[in-house]
Amino acid sequence: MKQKTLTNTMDYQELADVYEQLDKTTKNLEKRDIIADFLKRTPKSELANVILFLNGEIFPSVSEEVLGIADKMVLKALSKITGKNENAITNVWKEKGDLGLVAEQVVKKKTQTTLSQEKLTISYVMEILRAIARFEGENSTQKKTGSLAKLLSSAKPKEARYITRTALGDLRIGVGFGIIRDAIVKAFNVEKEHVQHAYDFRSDLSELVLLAKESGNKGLKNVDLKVGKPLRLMLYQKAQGISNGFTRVGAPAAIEYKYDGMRVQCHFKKGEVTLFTRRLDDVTKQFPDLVGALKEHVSCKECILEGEAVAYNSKTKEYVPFQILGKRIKRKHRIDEIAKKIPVVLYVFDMLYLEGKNLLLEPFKKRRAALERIVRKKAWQVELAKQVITGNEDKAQRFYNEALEKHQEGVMMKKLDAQYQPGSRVGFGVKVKPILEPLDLVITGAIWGEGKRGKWLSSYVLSCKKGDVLAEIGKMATGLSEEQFEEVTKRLEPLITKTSGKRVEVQPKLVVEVGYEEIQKSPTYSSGFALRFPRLIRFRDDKEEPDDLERIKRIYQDQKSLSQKQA
DNA sequence: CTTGTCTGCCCC
DNA sequence: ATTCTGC
DNA sequence: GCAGAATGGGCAGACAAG
Repeated sequence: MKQKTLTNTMDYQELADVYEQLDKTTKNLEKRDIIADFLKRTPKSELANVILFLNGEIFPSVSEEVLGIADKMVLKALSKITGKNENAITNVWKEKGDLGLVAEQVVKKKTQTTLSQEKLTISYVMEILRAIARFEGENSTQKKTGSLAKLLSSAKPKEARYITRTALGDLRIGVGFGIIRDAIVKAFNVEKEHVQHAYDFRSDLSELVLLAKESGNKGLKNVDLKVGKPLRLMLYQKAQGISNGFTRVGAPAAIEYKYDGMRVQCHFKKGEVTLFTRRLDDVTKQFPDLVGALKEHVSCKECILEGEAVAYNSKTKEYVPFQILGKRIKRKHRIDEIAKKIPVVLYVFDMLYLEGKNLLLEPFKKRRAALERIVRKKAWQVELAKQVITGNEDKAQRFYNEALEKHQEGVMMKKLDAQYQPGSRVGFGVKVKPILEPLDLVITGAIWGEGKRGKWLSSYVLSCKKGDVLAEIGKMATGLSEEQFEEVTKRLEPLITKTSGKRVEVQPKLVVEVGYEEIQKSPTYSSGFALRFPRLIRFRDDKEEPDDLERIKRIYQDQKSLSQKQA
């Protein structure tokens, strides 16, 4: 008689079996039941590890630690196990479309020759992966790949599949927070809204699951918004034009500029300011100028507000492209220097908490009013997002055009009486952006896909004409249906002229119409330009030649001076 | 020392 | 970020 | 309508390679 629930350890094999069951079904309710069942029989001591693993994590997302392993390091590790070079492994990868499956095969072949197998426990696998994350300095790559190789060698084939996918941060089992939440609800007999509520304010699954098990609804309800701890951001959907926007959020609505910068959640407490990104990373150190400006121009003891940080040129007082702001986001050295060189202005647009009062359930217009009360506007430092309130389509359209003329991305349209809904894309607000004139480009290369696109060439290298030759301008991998991926793969395969790893070069025959948000200067592509957010609009089988670089240069210049738009 | 490669629940 | 897909 | 998967450009940092 086994006493699994009485022991404090659990075999990784059990988790691997669960992963496989989840992999096999596409039905969300079945996935929920599989996970709920597993959580119920997981001992308390393993629960935190199990819930992280189910979410494909090694560390809670609130942690600053990262694993530091991706496909190239996994290739190195698999190369160590097999003694084959990385090119040979890459060829298998290309066929299978999943490094987890490659690892599984590698281990399967190996176990035929080695007999003794010690069982891996969940906590042991977690311990090793975390140790791998902590290697640093000289030879750390060797140490990381060595440890990973050793771990995979001691795993069974199926375990190797999922350890590898976990290391790559891509479980591909169709499980995200939504299903895990519903499984917690079922396993520990708690209310869905309470689990969601606790997650919105902490985003730490391992803390959450223990709370659900130990303290139930009461414990979950007690988790509250706390200044200094980031909460999940409200997300916005896309609308197709102003008129569609009104039907989605109602009229009248608040309409605001959509600035091209970085979203920032700002916490004030006892004179201290903390800044968080959209993914809830702490970027306070990176923006000392913003911290200073906020301390000076926001008058409150405690509050949480939200805004968009936009970079500008201090001499010309013109906004600069997002790329330039990007230089500041991950900066760790010489921060003051870059802060002077690339100043930012914060356009604040929401207030979530003020002087002990949670404002999330207040209607948006009241939150905006609170913001207007406590933020003292200071030009080019802290300003309120430009806003009009109207139900008039012409007026809204004029405001939208004005935003575009000032080189912003478009507008946000917000429901006046909507609450702040953390973490979900409910339709309380929508974004409206213009459709730019598309480009006709020719496919000159492609890359074999991963996962559900494993059988197809699923990313396409695009080129334009540059005089008599072709010049690359980027890649495109979205906008196609599965049927279209199949078709393009069939059409490109006979055109392949060269293969290297997962990449192929093809004769330039297939012309496609490509949509995008912006043309950027590129340090990567031979044309000197790249597209921001490229996607397929349609095939241009009527055309044999792509657009010329001159046209792209012209659009780039137009973008800088007058923003071109089509309704 | 310089240059190239890889990584990131990165930012968009 | 965008887009497609299954529920 | 939602959640999940698969993919885009480009940035700094960390380390490897030369």
